[in-house]
Amino acid sequence: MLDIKFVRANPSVVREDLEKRQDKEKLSWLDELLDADAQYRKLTVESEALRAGRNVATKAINEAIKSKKSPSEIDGLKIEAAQIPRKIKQAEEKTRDLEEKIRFYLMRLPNILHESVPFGKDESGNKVLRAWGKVRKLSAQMPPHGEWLEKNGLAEFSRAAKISGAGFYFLKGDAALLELALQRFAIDSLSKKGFTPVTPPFMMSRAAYEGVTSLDDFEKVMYKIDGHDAYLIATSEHPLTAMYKDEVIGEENLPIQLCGVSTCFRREIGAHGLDTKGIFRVHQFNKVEQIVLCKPQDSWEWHEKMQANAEEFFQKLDIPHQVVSICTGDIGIVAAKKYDVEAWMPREQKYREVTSASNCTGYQAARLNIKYRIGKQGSQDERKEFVHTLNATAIATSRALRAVIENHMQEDGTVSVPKALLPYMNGIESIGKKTA
RNA sequence: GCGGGGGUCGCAUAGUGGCCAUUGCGGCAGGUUGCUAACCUGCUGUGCCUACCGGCACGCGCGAGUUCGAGUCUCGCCCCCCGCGCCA
Repeated sequence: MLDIKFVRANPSVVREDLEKRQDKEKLSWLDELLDADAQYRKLTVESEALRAGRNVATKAINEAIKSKKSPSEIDGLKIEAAQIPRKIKQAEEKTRDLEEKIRFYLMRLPNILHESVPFGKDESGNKVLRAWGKVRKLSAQMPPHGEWLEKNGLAEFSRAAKISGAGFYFLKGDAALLELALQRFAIDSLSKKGFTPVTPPFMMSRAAYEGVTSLDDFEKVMYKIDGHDAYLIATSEHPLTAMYKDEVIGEENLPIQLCGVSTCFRREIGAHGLDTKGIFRVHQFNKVEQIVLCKPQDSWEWHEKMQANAEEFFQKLDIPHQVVSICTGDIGIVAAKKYDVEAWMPREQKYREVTSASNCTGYQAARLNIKYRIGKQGSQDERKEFVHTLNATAIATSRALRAVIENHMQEDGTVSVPKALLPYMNGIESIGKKTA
């Protein structure tokens, strides 16, 4: 969410941003928010005055008791004082309503976009920035990746459906190894760049989850555990960012660079088109994620670095890809700027999203109340400000695996293992059976 | 899951209905002293009002209740520690 202090001080910045997004409903919210905030502060002053009055009355009673005033005099004071709590309660109810209203708007107003975010009303407005590698043409004999996996005994889809429903899969043999190799490759590369590998809890409480995602996601994306205040994580970004909730981080401890490794669970897996069978759109996959918490002045540089890391992985896997900057209409409410890497999928003759890198600036930090300390602790110039949070996919195994299979399929029907993964493959250089 | 103990301002501690949340350590600022240091004083949770000096409110794991008044009493919940049970 936006920092209410920021909204108060810069209403025109927020307004211009909403205009850029062409979001009329939220534009009207802004005025209501500012209005509610002004009322809230006015009422707070009033109810604090009431409390101050109560404290005075209470003190008078105490002194009367101590100085042994007559019981009737004390009772008189008590009867008088007894009027005050009711008034306080009334004022509190009103301020609570306003607080809820303010929170409602703040939780739904989007982050302020970076000026470089391209304008557009949906994903068709995303801007291609660059492309890498030579794309391959569709050869007549290339099977859909799901079929290929199944034929080669490397995956099971119907048995997965039998026990778990649609959108699940068993990976077997060399495919299972390849999946783990992709993860180890990403983890090792990131470790060398200063990211600490972390395996997080796969479930989070509602309160913590509200800090990192938009409210719509609770209805659409996340699995709720029945009977418990727990949601299965949709990405390790969520626990790894939320883990610093309500903390003040010393300036000297920034940046925090984490490499999240987890399974990800998603209810909505989108429209199915070509090659429905397979591992591209699934309810569960594994992902290695880059997370950074840093000072605001450093976040744009980090955003580029993390994006460069993502591109580097796909270069090392020798998978042609393009980079797009997500436009105003497609970016969602949390990120200030977002890049996707889209890998070439030969079967579809299309680029498809495989990674996503977002600078969330102070938006998650404000919700989670994650600050950092500027100036020495206890000194006069000590200040606290919200950190900036960033997340970027390194490897999402399901999608990367499909990209590897399709881009490295040989004439003989086998898939050659990219060189970068060989150290993790027990000497296996190609997977799948040769077609006769 | 059951039983017992606990959660107080960065850390450590005191506080069983009114004493404006105690003390120590650490940190910051200033001062004093012949100085790789000691000592003294002040400051060291959050929000709001104010041009400023400053003031007020909130804050003792979270929430509700009793009361004129709650760190302190009552109820619900969360987390940590010890023991038992169960278990990969």
